[in-house]
Amino acid sequence: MREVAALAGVSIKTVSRVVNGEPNVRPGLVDRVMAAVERLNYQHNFTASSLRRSDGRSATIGVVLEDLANPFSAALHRSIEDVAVARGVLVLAGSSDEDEDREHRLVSAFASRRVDGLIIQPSSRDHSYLLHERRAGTAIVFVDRPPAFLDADTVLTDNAAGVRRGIRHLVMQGHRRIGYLGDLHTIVTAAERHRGYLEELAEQGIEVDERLVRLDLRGIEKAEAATMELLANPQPPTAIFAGQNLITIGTFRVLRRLELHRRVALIGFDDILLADLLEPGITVIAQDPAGIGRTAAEVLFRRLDGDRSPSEHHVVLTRMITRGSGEIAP
Amino acid sequence: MREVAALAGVSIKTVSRVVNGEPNVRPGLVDRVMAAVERLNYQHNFTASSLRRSDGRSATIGVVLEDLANPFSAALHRSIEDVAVARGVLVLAGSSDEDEDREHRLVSAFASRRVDGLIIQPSSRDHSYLLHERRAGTAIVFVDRPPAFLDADTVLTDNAAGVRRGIRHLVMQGHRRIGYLGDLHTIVTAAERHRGYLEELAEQGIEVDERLVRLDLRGIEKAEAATMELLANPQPPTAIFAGQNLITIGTFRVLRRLELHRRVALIGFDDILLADLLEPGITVIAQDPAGIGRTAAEVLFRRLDGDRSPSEHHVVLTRMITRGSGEIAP
DNA sequence: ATGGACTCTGACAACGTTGTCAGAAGACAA
DNA sequence: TTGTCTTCTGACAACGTTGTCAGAGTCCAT
Repeated sequence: MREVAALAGVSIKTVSRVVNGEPNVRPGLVDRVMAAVERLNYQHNFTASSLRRSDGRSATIGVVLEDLANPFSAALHRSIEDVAVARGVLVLAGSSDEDEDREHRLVSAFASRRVDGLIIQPSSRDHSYLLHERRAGTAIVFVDRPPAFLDADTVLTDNAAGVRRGIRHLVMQGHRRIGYLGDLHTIVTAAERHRGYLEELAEQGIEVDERLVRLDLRGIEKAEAATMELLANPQPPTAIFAGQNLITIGTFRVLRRLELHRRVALIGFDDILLADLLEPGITVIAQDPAGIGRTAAEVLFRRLDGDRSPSEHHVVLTRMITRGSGEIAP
Repeated sequence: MREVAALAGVSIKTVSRVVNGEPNVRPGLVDRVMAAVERLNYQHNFTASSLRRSDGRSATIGVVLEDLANPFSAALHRSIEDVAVARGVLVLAGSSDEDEDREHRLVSAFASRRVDGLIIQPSSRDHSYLLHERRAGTAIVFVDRPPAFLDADTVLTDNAAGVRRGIRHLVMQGHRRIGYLGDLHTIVTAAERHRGYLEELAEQGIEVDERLVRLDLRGIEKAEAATMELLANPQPPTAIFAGQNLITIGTFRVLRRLELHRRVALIGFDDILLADLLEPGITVIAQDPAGIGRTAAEVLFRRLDGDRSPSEHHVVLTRMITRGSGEIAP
């Protein structure tokens, strides 16, 4: 900037004015400065600028997701990015891998780079550590799962309602023996989905058969094994609700291997790419990750724009997509 | 930091020393400073620090990918992240959407935040604009596609060789009429894949029938239409090579709709989640996005560590995964 | 010519940190 | 005691930028 000023024959303050498009600079000077900027390939240093500026904004936000490589996180990330770039804001992102420590380390690294806001898909069990960041002026929005011991904006999927919709669908086809396969019960969303299963069965007057329920399944293989167990039952289920992506895949694999994929109904939570090309197509309760991301980013930026109203709690609806597997009669 | 110094009864320089773990501070003082840091919830300001430090490193890199939401980009991103966090470096990422302008804007936004390095999956046709960044000391690595008018490190897939492997596989089953569906020819990788198709046919002594080739297909629908055209031919192909992800999906959809999915062979470039659950499973030439990302990040950090040797050009191999659709005889 | 209003410009300090360097304090030998 | 060496500490300037404010210049009406 000093060099640009020297070349243009003005003070660095005037260069600053031109670079920031401030008014009250004689047109002739603007041109001279621009030319000097061009000649010297001057690149404005945004970090030094934000250090000095009164608002102190870094025009950067931090995003902590479970795993940037999984489709749900990736879609969330992308929709956040879209809202952010439209405002000239960049996105720092990291994967927590469902690990409290990694989440803490990421947040801390973001904080020391003075991000303006954080969007977090939480893994940890206590978010009071974020109080300091918030007191420092960082806006915080939680997605997919609620925070614990901290009042903050949230954007969640209505997990229980989604599952209930699916179970009701199965009951309407005449199913009474409906199995349930769930993810780690420590994950709030998994617990919520299981709750939806129990509530809807109760509502429909169907007693829960614990032999048809398996929880804490992590990954495709665990899901396959659990499916085998369910089917080995003397009175096997006529329908299965898979409480998560990979579980749906594991279940479908086993059903196909046993040639039961046209006899046992299956509904999965969360959509799967290509689910429509399978035979039968897999009926799912689809979440809307892009909608969650967009909403979260919009709330975040509203906070950054000065909105101080009480915490907002948004619920993004699920959608049932019928493709065949959920429409198999008992 | 000033407050911490006051509370601990030392100068801010000593606080700086403690925070940075520099030697030659009396243990008693270290404890006092630490206690003050704790009490005041002091958060080290990394940007101010990097502004002043002699190396000027921001411990941040920028990544430009085609679309963070697509599985290939997402896997790349994640593996870059893994290498980066291991070194305490954060990742800024953005989607170019195959648009030159967006690529430029992202790079410029990264540059003004003084990232240490850039990993770019290029969309534009001329990368000489990056010379300035490089002269400023930014390390640059290109992934998936080579840069134009700029000498830089690259990590690419051997697209032509991958396609040739697939075509050879089809020929070995006895196919002679092999169709080809390709993506936008302006994308270097798409052109390379098409070249592989032509070269292998030539090598096998098979003449190219232009009626069996469709290029510039973008998206599932275009691919479906093109597949229909190929099959409507008086002498339709007995096998089809799909030059990209979405094209494979579109082709498979049409084959199934026409009940030809067990009669016409299909090989796709790039793996597809769940391809093994389809009937038949889809044979693919799989890329290794995680390998590309890891390699690119490693090269980048080697440059940041001072490696000034000539540009490296890495080729990450493809792998053929046979699942049934590519093993259908004519 | 004078005064007032307005426009434009630059000197200076400051943002939060670290590099440099001088010098205080302590340890030890003569 | 003195001198020398080592260890530790802080004052100060600087990184690249912008906020503040004083003042120079211009225009117009009196």
